[in-house]
Amino acid sequence: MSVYTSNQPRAGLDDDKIPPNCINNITVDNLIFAVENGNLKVLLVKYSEGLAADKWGLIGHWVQEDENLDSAAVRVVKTITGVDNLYLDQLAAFGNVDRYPIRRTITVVYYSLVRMEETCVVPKNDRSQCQWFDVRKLPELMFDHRHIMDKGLARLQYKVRHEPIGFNLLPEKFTLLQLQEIYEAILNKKFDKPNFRRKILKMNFLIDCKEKQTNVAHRAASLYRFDNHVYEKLREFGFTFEY
Amino acid sequence: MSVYTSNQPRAGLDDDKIPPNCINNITVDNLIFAVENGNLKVLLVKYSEGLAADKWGLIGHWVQEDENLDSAAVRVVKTITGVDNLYLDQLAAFGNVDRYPIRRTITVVYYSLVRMEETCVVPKNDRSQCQWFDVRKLPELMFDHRHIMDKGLARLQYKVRHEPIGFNLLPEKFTLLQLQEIYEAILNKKFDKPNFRRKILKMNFLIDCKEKQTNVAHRAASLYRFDNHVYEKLREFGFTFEY
DNA sequence: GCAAAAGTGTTCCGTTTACACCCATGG
DNA sequence: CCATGGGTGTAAACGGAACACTTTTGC
Repeated sequence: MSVYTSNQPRAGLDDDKIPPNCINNITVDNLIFAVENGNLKVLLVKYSEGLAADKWGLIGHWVQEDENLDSAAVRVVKTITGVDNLYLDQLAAFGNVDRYPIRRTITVVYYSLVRMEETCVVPKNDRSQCQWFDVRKLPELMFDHRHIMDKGLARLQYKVRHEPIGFNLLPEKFTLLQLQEIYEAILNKKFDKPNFRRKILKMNFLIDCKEKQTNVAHRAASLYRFDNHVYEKLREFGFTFEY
Repeated sequence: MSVYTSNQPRAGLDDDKIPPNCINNITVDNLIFAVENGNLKVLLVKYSEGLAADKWGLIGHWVQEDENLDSAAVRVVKTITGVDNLYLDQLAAFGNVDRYPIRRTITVVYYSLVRMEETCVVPKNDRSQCQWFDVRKLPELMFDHRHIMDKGLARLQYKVRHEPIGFNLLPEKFTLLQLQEIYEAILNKKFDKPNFRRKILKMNFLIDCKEKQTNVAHRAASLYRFDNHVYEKLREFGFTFEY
């Protein structure tokens, strides 16, 4: 009997649970990040049976014979969160001989950024559950997932300082303070508001929507959106973005 | 008949050439960099038979059942160059469905820095040869190796600006101008000598050997060596090195 | 008016850049 | 004495950090 269903990537983690169309020694795992109330969160899964029962871990699955690694990562994230159009980047491959107890398994790890309000995490069932965790208050993780998490956090902190990826965590239109809170959540430090404004605006990645917030108990802030055109232009020629 | 011998990683590239103790769908490939006369070089291999006959490619091999990914990369580099104590870091995994013609193969790519004068590249034989190429004048590469090379160069350029890794390409004792030439070779741009000196020295990664060059037709330069102790200290607490 | 956040202005200070200039050595 | 690279000094420009201050909105 297999506990695998289309809704539960790597549901049981045991050797006989690998779906027949999958490569039996390659998985993808995902660090799925979101920000909620100024805190950086990561989505973890726990299985009630199998190898790592009752430990939390990254959301992953076996790679199918006919899909690219990136596609596998997108598939897994979409299956669990419902999010389709997401920011996704490869972290690294992890493949130490003893990282996975049953058999030699290499995992290619991706990290992705999702807007929490767009996610629709698949509900708990009797075999697995998913839950958002504050990245500074993580439970014990299965296998080498703690090591992977540390590498992933470091990479995310690097990325956000060198490419304008923060907007992937926000609604399409956002205020500068919201963006600042994203940076503060990821980098785990505070910034000076006036200086943050100037620095971000000088980079020219933001377009003023010419709209204001409404129904706020203070002066309404301008709404901005990310200028993908300018970003692609700069990508093409290589650029230096540094927060 | 297999053309594999211990001296020739992935000698033939054909399906029946995979050694029995290796995982048949995972390889490591290596971007082996060195600097010669102020030019950044990369070591490539060409096979006279098999799938990619007469095209140049990265130096790789199948991963053995009983070795970590890192160990496999070290093994391959040592086999080809004789270099043991090298700088080695993972670039990424590449695993598109169609990247390798015969069968689905995922490659985990590493990049390493070697001092060219310490290398002893295995000699040409009738089935393969290795050669150093200037990274700005590369031949056509097999499979997806051009794509991998571009990613690897970008990573190396990032790395050298954020961690003091340049000394891995130099003898133990070196002059500041030699170090500057490493930076110029990797980043493909010129720096102002006085400013480079000050910037590097201020970072405190270098120890003055209190020795001078000899037999040079100009004022003898001071020799420096890399201070691994200071580097590890800073690693521990997280640091910002930026060239 | 008050609280809260938006948004502007300004000062200070360290860093970067550009370049002038002197020093040591071999031929 | 000249060519070559080693090495120091410095002035101007730039950019980040800190913080005072004004503006707008809902209650």
